[in-house]
Amino acid sequence: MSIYDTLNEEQKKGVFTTQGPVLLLAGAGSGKTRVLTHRIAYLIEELGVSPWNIMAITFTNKAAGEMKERVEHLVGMGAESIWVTTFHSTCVRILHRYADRLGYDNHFTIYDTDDQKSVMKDICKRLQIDTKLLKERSILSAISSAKDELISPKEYELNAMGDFRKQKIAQAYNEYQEALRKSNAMDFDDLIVKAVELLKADREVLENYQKRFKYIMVDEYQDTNTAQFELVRLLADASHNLCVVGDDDQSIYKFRGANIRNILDFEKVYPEAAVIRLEQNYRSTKNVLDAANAVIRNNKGRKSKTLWTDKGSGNPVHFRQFDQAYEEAEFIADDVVRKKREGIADYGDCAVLYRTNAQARLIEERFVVEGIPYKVVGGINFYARREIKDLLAYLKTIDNGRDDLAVKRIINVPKRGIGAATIAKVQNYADIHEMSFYDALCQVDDIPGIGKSASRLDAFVTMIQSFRSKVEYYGLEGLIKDVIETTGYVSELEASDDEDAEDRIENIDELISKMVSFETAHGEPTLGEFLEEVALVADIDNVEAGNNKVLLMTLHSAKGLEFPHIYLAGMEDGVFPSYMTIVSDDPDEIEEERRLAYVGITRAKEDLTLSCARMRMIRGETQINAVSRFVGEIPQELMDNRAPVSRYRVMQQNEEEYGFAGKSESTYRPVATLKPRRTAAENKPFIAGGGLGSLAVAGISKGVGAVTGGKPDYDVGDRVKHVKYGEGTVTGLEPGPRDYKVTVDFDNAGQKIMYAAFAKLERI
DNA sequence: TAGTTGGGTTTTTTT
DNA sequence: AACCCAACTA
Repeated sequence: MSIYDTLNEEQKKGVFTTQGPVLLLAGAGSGKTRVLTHRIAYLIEELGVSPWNIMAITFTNKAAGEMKERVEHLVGMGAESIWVTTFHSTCVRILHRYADRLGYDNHFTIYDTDDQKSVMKDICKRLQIDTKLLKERSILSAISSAKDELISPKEYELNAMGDFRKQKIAQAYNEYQEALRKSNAMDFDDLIVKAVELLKADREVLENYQKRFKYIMVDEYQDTNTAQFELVRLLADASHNLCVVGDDDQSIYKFRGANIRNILDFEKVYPEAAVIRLEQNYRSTKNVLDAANAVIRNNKGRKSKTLWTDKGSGNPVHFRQFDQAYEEAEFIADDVVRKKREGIADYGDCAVLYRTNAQARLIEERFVVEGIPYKVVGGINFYARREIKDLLAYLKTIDNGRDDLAVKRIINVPKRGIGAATIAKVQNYADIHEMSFYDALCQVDDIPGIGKSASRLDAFVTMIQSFRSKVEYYGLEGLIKDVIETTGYVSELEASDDEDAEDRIENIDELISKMVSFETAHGEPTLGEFLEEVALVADIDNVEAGNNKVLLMTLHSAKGLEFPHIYLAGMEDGVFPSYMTIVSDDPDEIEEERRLAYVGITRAKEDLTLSCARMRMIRGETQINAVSRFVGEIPQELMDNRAPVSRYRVMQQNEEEYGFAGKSESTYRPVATLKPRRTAAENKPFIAGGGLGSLAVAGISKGVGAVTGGKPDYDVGDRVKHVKYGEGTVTGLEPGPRDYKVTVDFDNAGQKIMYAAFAKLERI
């Protein structure tokens, strides 16, 4: 019995078709990772291909790590020399060796979004761009899109003829690249662009890599952009042994430049390509799968396919609508608790998915109250947090002083009395003498007008030099601890009244342990190696399985994962699909949202729960939203709750009247928008013509005023009454970060800790 | 120079 | 609601 016997016919085809281009259209849950890993095993064990000649590219480090692990499991020895990485790390590795051929130092730094913004701000000032009219962010996103399409500043300028806005952007683009080069830095997009540039410009390098990578596999191919495709095409140009795996229905990164044509036109670029379809789903129950199919069927412009399963129907898809978003959160938390209690599911079997990161908060708060172990994935990247970026800036400065941005970030953090005026003088001196900011600092005495600040700058330089002299012998752990100690970073946090101080210190501890484990994993790594690794980690990379927590994350982050129990929260038109895609005149946008819905639904193995709220606070104003159209696209017979769905149907019939959907999408507006803190009476006229009538009004009276946290009118020792838990005695009351945390010993329900605003306790 | 306050802005998703 | 920035004050 061989390891390939367990594969189905189509999967086998995918494994055994090793020569020439292969397009593997793999539906959700169809076992594409199995095919890829077995394919690698087959290449090595049966065809005698050296692991050294195999490359597999994924999108996240997590996916890469898992693939590597599974291959190792299959083939044992030799698997470690397979190049399994992300696009970005691949490029970093290439550029690390050859960036000098493009006029960069091989030890370049990688700029994150924050860094990009600082650079752009500077440029806008210099070019006198009015950032009220043309924001840094939009310039950067235009540049990013250009890079995704491999458009150079020159080409961009040519295309900008006659368009003032574009001309400004072209100017900024040009300056931006110049600034990055001066700082020896690349942004995320540059990593790909520069790698492509290098391979195109340098035959020797290209042939070198073509010789090495004789078999190339690309996972999540539907999310590649033009630049990434070009990279792969170049590498595979000699062997043509390129196997791409993807699912056009799961293409959800158009905003990041993903070019769906890469997958739809693969056969045009490679007419000899073998096309293999994996349509049997091994993940979900029939009900879940049917729901997914029913939703995605509404998209045009897809490679038509229908997933099937031989599993049973399983549970119906659950759907619940609530008045308020916090009630939705309550429901999800209660349902998780119920499943845990009844032995249906453990915490780690559940995941809550939502459209936007901001939605995590309400759910998180509720989970805290109920004591459910959870982990929020995403939001602000760990390495983008202020305290972490500060400390990393120290490390970067110690590693090499060429990163001006890093030096400036920490020169006065913690406060050393070095202000903006002083920094400007140093920068000016650096500009005149064409040296880095740090080098200028080293020559303080020559800088005119620096005055009393000189001694402070001197002290800073001395401190950095002293770190540098010690870095050799005390390693990463010793270094970071010394930095924290010497700068007093943590002690300053401890002393501060910043309410996040505790979190920040926790994050710093986390950073220390990350450095320690990096050190143990890599022998004696250099500081540079650590900083490089850190620049490319995504939040999802740090999610380890097995600690039995409910995961909370965006639908985007959930791609590629699966859970027995999935909650899709915030299923509301205007939230998901998002408001922007509804009002857009580009119909492709709503299709991308639908693909996102498809991704969400297909994450569920056994049980799928959809939920939404009639009212929800978005950016400080309460919005009333209809049930998501995607819910309406799921056939009723697959669901357990028909009432709200019928309301959706009514709305569909009257959609012109309400300004929803259909051709007149650009006239969309939420059913009503409420200013906070109005009374129900005040709101009545506001929504009278809105469409939901009494429903919405009923909700408002319940919602307003409930979420404001002042000191409650009860205290420790008082008897109180809760809507659900009945009567009890208050045993604790303490002010929390946003609201009073109240502990109540209920006569029947036992002890509960809750936020006062949510608990709605009544004194008796 | 540092800390505070008030005003303006916010497209959702991320390597 | 949350964040960022500019202007103002000590």
